[in-house]
Amino acid sequence: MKKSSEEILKSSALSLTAGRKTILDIFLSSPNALAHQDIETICKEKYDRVTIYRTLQTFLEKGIIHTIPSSDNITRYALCNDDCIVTGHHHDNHVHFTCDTCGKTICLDETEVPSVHLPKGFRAHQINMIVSGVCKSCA
Amino acid sequence: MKKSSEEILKSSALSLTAGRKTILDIFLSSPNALAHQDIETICKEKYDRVTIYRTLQTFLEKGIIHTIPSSDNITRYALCNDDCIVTGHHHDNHVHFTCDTCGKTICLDETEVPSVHLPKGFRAHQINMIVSGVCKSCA
DNA sequence: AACATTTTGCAACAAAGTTGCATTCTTTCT
DNA sequence: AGAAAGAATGCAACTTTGTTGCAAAATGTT
Ligand SMILES: [Mn+2]
Ligand SMILES: [Mn+2]
Ligand SMILES: [Zn+2]
Ligand SMILES: [Zn+2]
Repeated sequence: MKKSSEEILKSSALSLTAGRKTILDIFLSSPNALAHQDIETICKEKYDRVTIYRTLQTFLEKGIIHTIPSSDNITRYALCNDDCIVTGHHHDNHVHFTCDTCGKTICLDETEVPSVHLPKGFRAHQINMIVSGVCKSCA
Repeated sequence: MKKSSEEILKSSALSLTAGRKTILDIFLSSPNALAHQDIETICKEKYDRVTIYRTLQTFLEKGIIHTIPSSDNITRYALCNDDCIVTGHHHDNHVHFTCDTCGKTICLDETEVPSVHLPKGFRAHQINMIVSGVCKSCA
């Protein structure tokens, strides 16, 4: 069963404010990752740009959302799984997909990042894999 | 044998200007990937910010450099291999590494990106893998 | 309800990136 | 070598993105 925004905020020890709830609900109902700009477009009438920046930052720190690396200089965010930050740092271990056709970026929650053998001397701490191509909807 | 900046510019059908040569030489002599800001710091006295932006854009289009995805909103660039753009689009198929200690990002040219099995309906066109951890020099 | 603590909005600012245009530099052609 | 055409550069102005300080408002706790 999916947690509600109130439940998530409460379990992260965050005070329940209208802005946080709104932004979190946007994530909960979005099938794809969102950039700051996307959120601003949806609720710039109701909340200040600065509040959105700060809310995203807070969610990141609490392990509610994670960032997705990209080549285009746009940070995109998506919800973490429940147990994401239990150990103190993020461990979203799934592949991300960016569709060249519709432009959307999504978490492939079921697709684990494959391991890789690094040259001698390198120690991996986190591995990100971003696949681009054509998504299911655009196929 | 490594190509000189003049040779690279010539084989990309770009006119040989002092700015392009300087910036390309910076890449040729750098062991790690460079952000716009890094280049600006090195040669802001000699070349305008705008020129640096345009030069990087040109190099990208010609397949001389490629971008490296990141989570921090900073586009980093590194030299492509010789045969990178022969087919019309980039195919840098190597892993990238970002060191949490020294902050440098490098191409692991010898380390191929492992393949991954995507959910039904998704078609991969390009795969990026970015590993973070501790690099050889910082181990 | 009153208090202490957080969060928010606003304003001002800083940094990053883009665009148009006049000038300068490259390359080509004679 | 010199002229002409085309391309690259610098500058100014602007837009977009992100940050900071502070006063006002909202929240949670007693
Ligand atoms: Mn994800
Ligand atoms: Mn590379
Ligand atoms: Zn798509
Ligand atoms: Zn290092």
